[in-house]
Amino acid sequence: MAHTAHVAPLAVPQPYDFDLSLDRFKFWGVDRANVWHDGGLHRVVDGREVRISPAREGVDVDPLDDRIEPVVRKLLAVEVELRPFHVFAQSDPVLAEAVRRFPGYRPPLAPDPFEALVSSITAQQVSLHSAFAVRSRFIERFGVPGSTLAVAFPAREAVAEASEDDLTALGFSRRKAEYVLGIARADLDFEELESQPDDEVKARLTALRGIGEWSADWFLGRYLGRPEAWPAGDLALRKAVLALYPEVTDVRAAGVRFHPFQNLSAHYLLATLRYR
DNA sequence: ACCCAGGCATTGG
DNA sequence: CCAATGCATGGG
Repeated sequence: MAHTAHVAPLAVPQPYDFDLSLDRFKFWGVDRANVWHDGGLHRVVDGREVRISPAREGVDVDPLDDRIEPVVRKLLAVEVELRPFHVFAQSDPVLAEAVRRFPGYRPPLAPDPFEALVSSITAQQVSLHSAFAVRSRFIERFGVPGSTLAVAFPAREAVAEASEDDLTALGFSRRKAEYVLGIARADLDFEELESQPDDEVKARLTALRGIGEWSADWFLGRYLGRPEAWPAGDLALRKAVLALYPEVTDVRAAGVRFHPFQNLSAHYLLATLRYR
């Protein structure tokens, strides 16, 4: 029974708004590694293309086995506890309104650390529309296609063999091509970051060329799911905080008011701005 | 044609 | 420590 692979339900704590939670994969364009199609999300997991679609008490996953399940649980952030955050949010009028509007919003996580870092690099300085376009070309060039729509995000090893020219041909700047190759070839075990405190993870990541504080903060928030990640340098988050809290002048310092839920607060504030 | 967009490293004060 | 600069693409 352990490895049967066909469509099966996966429970997600309710309420869960599937469309809203995964809006990140369709809002700014097509992400070839996380393809939104016909009301569901397609992604290659463990070499197989998986379709995740909304169901009664969570999602249906097709196929589902115990290699796929932990990845999908991570992707959907099933383990993240929203209830304590929603209680906390009642003490802040802006957050209270956000959780009222978006009660089933469970921001997804990146299942793969290399994907998280490369995605950040593609998004540095440029619009997310532009970032999605470049990233999708990168995925198509170096990834492994699934059975129909999705392509497995490129493995570090495959990218390590590439040249700078291979990457600039996809729209990476010369500098970003350098960054991506450097990270693909870096002597850094992402697995062991799991056990390090936030500050140590940031120190190790920012030691890599191309990973600054912004990228490291999003790695903490969107890959490791650290509750206190606060990407204060993020342009959209800065706009959201300054618009929603008129008395705030220092966005970084304002993070303390959201302690210990900075990460979820950031996502809910961004959603508020996105659907303003 | 021009400007901006969910940064970063480098250079020069 | 802080200011100025170049970067490649996509959308307005």
